Amino acid sequence: MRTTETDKESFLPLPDCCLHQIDESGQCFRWRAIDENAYRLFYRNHTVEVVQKGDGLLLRCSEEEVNALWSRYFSIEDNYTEWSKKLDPKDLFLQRAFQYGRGIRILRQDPWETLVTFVLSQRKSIPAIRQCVEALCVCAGTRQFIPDYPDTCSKCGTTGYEWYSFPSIEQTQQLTLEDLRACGLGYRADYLYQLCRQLTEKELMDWEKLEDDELRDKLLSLRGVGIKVATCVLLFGYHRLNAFPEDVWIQRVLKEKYPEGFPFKRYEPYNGYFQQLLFYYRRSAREDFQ
DNA sequence: GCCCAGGCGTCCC
DNA sequence: GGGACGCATGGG
Repeated sequence: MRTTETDKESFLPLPDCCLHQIDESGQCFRWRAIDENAYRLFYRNHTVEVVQKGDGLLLRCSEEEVNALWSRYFSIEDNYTEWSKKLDPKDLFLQRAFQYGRGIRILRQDPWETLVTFVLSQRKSIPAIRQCVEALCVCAGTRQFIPDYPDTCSKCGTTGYEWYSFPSIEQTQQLTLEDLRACGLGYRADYLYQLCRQLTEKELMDWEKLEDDELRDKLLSLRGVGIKVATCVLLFGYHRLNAFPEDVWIQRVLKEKYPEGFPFKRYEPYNGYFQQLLFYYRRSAREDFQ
């Protein structure tokens, strides 16, 4: 019998990590749910199926790939249990937000993909973001194919899994304004058209070395990037865990629950994680929250 | 038809 | 520096 991708399995111990909550937390827009406990993830030209299993994750790939790639993606060294000890026992709202979303982790996503997806995110709902990001991948990304995939395509009858990587800067530059508009980007098509001409992969990598403030200013100089998008890229693309994006949901939370101001000082240098808890709780619970 | 979505660029003061 | 306004598109 031939060895296929799905024959290999590697366990990644990661307590308090919930794939479903991360998928719903609005930091990544390309995960594909297989069922409630299993997702297909994508990073550059790699993909893997991940299953929620006991006190960790079961990844359908080799140990080597987990160590070289996915353990960094999940940033396994981050100790959320330790950080949660900072929680103010008198802050009942944040306590509830933590209980509600304690499976959330901040991923280390690709900076370019994070930058683009958050430029496209403005004035869009999360499902709409997913839709246009997927269209962009199919339009300009590299076609990938996993042979011997267990599912059979209902349309063509072939076995295998087809997907498209997120387009690189160079691939994005190949697109015309009309191509971009056809992906459903709306007025953001012009932002991306200009944005992909302002940058190189090397610059994005070099920016890893910058301090938070310097990096934020670099991002703010880009087309279509304001303070909210820049802060999301800091947090989700460069893993700057103190970055605290303020979108409409967080503005509601701050107004409703922290009229005297959020205690940023207390939660340094992990304000971004606590922001994510507030966002997920407020958005998921909608009007039902207490 | 309406309102809203992980906002930003531009104009104006 | 801050406030008002327009912006494309999809979903509820």
